[in-house]
Amino acid sequence: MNSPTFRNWQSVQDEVLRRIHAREWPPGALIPNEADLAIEFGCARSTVNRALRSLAESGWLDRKRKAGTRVAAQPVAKATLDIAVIRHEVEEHGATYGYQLISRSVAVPPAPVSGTMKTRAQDKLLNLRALHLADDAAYAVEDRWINTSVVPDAAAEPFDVLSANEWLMQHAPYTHGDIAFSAVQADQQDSEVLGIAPHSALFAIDRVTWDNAVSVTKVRLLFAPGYKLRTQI
Amino acid sequence: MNSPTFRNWQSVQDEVLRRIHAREWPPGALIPNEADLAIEFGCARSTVNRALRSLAESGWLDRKRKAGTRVAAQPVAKATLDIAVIRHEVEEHGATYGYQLISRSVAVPPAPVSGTMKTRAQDKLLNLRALHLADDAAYAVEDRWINTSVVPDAAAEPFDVLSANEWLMQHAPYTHGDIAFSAVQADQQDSEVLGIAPHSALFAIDRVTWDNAVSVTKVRLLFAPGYKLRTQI
DNA sequence: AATGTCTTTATGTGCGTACATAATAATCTG
DNA sequence: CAGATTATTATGTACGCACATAAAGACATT
Repeated sequence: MNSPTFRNWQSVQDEVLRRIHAREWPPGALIPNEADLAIEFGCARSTVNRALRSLAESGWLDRKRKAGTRVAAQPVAKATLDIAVIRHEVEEHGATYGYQLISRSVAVPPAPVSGTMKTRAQDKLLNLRALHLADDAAYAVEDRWINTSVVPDAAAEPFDVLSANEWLMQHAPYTHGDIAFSAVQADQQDSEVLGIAPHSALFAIDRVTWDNAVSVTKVRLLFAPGYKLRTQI
Repeated sequence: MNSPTFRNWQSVQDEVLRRIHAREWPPGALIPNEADLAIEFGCARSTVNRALRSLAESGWLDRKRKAGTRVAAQPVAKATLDIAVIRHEVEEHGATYGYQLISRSVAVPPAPVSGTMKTRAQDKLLNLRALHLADDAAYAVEDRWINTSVVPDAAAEPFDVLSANEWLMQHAPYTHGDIAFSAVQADQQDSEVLGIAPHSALFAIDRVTWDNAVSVTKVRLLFAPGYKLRTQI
């Protein structure tokens, strides 16, 4: 019985994963170091490194210099969510996407909004309310605030056919964002817009995007009942 | 003005990100190839490759062989969620974790459960209902089904002090899992257990874990109102 | 014009070496 | 013996080269 050689990092990764799943290397166990594994697998250390680094990124391994590599005891499931443009999400389900602007105004936002966006309390922002449709059925209602001092061009945009979602992607640079998911009860207005029973449970996504230290936009999306956000570990 | 040299992949990554954010390379634009960037940055192509690969993984760039690398037009936000053990989640908020087993039985699961778990309709599974507490307040209610034919040891476990969550981590190998997030209305039983108003909107996490082709466990977690799942882009 | 083949090109990856770095273990020092 | 100092060690990364591979584009063929 001769051990096969593992010529690429993917096969090394597969073999390491197999050993973890088979409990040859149980949770918490220290695994051999890169150099030894390279000899065993018949490949270069850099190839082993690539495989182990990838496994560490997806949460299966914990690595520390000098201390070595061990199998994660509590594999903190790192689920990667793809927060796509809503239109793409709808079209991927094979449905026809529709968009309706409900209201557009320039106003001083409520305190919680200016608070999270870190704008001055008296600053006016552009507020949009819109409805996203899938096959003419309400899919999600959007409530958005745009910081026009950061994105001055937005003030001239009607947003009546192109959703702010997509316009901002193209025109507003951002460096990072915060996302929060929660469940909320539909209020009177939301249930009317979505055409659902009052007090229904709605899935909410709150997102704030930033250009370095200044906020670009804040959006709350409320999805019609039945919506599920899926992912894999 | 001489251009500085970028000696490590992180600084190359930072510089590329800077150009993307500054719109020197606008969304959709084709950026120079690795070899040219390596010359410009004064480093090896492999260093540029490492930086660009990393940016592609986090969604800022789209790469295709021969076609080249371009700035993602719709940066599909890849949010990485850390689905931790609930106890850790609670303790990280500085609260004291508590656990209560509500019920434990062996029963034939309802059809939707055996359906998603791909077990035979007549197969009995181990069912657990439990409550997770933070500082003596209800935090989440758990409804779990365990495939005892895959994890026979579970049949002998009382699960009265140690949550199935943590026991399974240590004893049940798994290869992958599916997760879904949604919003649901609390039913009579849930609202009693959580001590909340009936029909409240609850954040739900449904998770099925698999050992290759067979399901290990399916769990639904309903979180008390106010729960938010946060992440960053 | 439609189809199939070949060339070109940019990314993807492997290898071996070298050195950097963090963290532990061993040692020295007051 | 406590605390500071110095090895040791495993991971982290840079480099330069080589070749693999996917896919666009050019070209030839029908």
